[in-house]
Amino acid sequence: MQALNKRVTVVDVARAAGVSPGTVSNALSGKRRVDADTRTRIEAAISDLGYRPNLAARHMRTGQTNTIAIISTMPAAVAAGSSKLGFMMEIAASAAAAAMQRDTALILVPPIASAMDALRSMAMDGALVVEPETGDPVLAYLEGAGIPTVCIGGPEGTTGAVVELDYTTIARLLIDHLRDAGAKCFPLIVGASPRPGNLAFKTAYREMCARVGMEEKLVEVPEARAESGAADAVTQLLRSGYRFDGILVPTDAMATGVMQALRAHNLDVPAQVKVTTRYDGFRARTETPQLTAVDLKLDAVATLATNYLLDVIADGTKGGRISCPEPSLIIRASSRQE
Amino acid sequence: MQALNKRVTVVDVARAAGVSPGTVSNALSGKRRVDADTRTRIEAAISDLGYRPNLAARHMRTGQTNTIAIISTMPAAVAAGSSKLGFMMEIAASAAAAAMQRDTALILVPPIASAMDALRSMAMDGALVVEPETGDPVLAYLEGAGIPTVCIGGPEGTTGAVVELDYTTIARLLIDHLRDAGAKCFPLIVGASPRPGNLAFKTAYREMCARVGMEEKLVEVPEARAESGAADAVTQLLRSGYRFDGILVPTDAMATGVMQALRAHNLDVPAQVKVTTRYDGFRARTETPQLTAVDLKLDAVATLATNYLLDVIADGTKGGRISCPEPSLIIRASSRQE
DNA sequence: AGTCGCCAGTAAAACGTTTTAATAGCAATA
DNA sequence: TATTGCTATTAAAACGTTTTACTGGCGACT
Repeated sequence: MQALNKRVTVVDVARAAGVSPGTVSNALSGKRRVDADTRTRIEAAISDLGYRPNLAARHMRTGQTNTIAIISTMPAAVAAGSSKLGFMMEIAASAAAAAMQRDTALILVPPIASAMDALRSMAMDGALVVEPETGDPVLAYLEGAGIPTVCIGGPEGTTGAVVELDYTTIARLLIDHLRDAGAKCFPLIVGASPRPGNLAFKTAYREMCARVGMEEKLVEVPEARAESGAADAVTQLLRSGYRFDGILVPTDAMATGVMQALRAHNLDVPAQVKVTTRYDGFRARTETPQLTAVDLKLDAVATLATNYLLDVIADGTKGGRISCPEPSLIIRASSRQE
Repeated sequence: MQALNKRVTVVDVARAAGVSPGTVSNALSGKRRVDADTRTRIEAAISDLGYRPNLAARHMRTGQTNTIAIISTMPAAVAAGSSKLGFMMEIAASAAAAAMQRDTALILVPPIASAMDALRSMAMDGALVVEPETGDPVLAYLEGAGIPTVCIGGPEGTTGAVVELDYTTIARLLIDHLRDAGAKCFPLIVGASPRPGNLAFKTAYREMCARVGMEEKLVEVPEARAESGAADAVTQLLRSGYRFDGILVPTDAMATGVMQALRAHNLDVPAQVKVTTRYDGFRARTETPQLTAVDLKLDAVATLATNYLLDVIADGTKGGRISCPEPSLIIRASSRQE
């Protein structure tokens, strides 16, 4: 053990092992063959002196930081509130594990105002971007900085790498289930922004209405006031004389609002109205009765996306769209048939 | 804009602005005064050339990476399963936001086997460690590497910086509530490991039993099989002839097991048995009926811990223990009085 | 007038690695 | 013997910042 005085560097190790710094580097990285005998001498010196490589120096020399970031974009998050955070964190947990398997650290960039500024001061080899909208400033920055990116559930237009979230299948699952559960007439309450998830729900809903001859009742709610907006929407619908026996409300924050309104009007869920939402987070589980939702297989999605990103970084390839594991329904009390 | 050919460096900027690299550096960092006129010239050159600082080089020179890690230690996590991950992620989300406010990135080190190895290859200025046990190898590594550390809910013995989780108050809250709800006789089902949370519950429970003259029924369950172990424990208790009208089961995975067992024995919650657990995560909310739990104010704890860590890093102080915001009860159906 | 102190700026060193080009040693081939 | 080819190693050149020590220049004070 060396005195705590000064940092032990690769040249100290080299001197102790009677070789040159370059050889120590090669022994460490395995990039070049080094004689077995020399290697043992070097290893001895390393543990002897308690040498720890200076990561910053290595990063600077190689240009690789062994770090990726997961970023949830601002506008969407402000819109969907804390449940968006839950969604991101669920992905982040699996992504961090997957990254670590490949010796890469995952840094967390939560959706707060200072995120854009902070981004500039953190080093990363690549980024996972969670459900960005088209023309997202974060995406623009990453592109400009030449940082490889994989979007999770990205927008249609993107040329870059994307792991799809199968929005259409998700919408169909919930729609078909509502009808299977006996709902004959139900509105779609959906976010007003042109996020891909919203669009897919609208399309699938319209398509179904046309096919089975159901009255089309599509209410758009601005994401900024998801909860109260959705509650108001339900009240409006009732007041207008429209009668329904189900509600399709993908955004979970809006589902909370819907449930509040239904309670206020003494409508029983699921006896009188069946309710389904998309993301199976805190809100869906905490509601009474608990809400039918979709298992998005986020752990698998996250692992897929992470490995994809690391491949893109390693290969320097541009990458295209790859598809996610099949989502599946989680049927809960809110849509159970009597 | 410069050709994509070569990286734009500080010397390019300096040349374009007609100054020396040192001055550019000073203009950027604000560490030294630079003439207003010169500064504007530099800024023009920067945006003109599209200069982006090389963070790795900066890190190497300054020895600061502007990065901290949040680490959930292995053994505890394997023990408590995925709910431990939820606990950590809840903290991580707030910690990331707090760190970002101070221009620091948070990297996520989830509790998987490769974490210890991976740690060595990631650069960080400090670390938050979530509920480590005494003698945790991660703690030892950090200490050895001279990385400043703040433990969240750390073990008793530690000399380092700790943000307390108020285990005793948490235990008392749940115990008092059970009695207030009318429970006259209830066991404590608790993890066998000597984690501080477990110890506090045992002490508080014993103390209460002695004080009010309640029969002491304390069952320890190995964390490795939390769910099934707790279920078995309940069955054992019933078989032994012991009768109870409540169960105190801090670990949420064990609470799940308890609920399964109670259902299997046709015991109604809360009519016949009132149940309370500690962490208000997915499990507590998804259970039917939903479980009374404690609001640990994890967002506040995380923010506190993060700022504390950043202070320790900046000041070079050692730091001591600081206390957390007061936890509060979340009363749910599992312990409601008829 | 001389000295002092401050200001804005500079040149060069330093941070600790990895990588490049060169080299010595040695065996195999011509 | 001379040439070739291969291996393990080395010396030195990067990588792009920040920091240190130094320098002119200028105004203010004695």
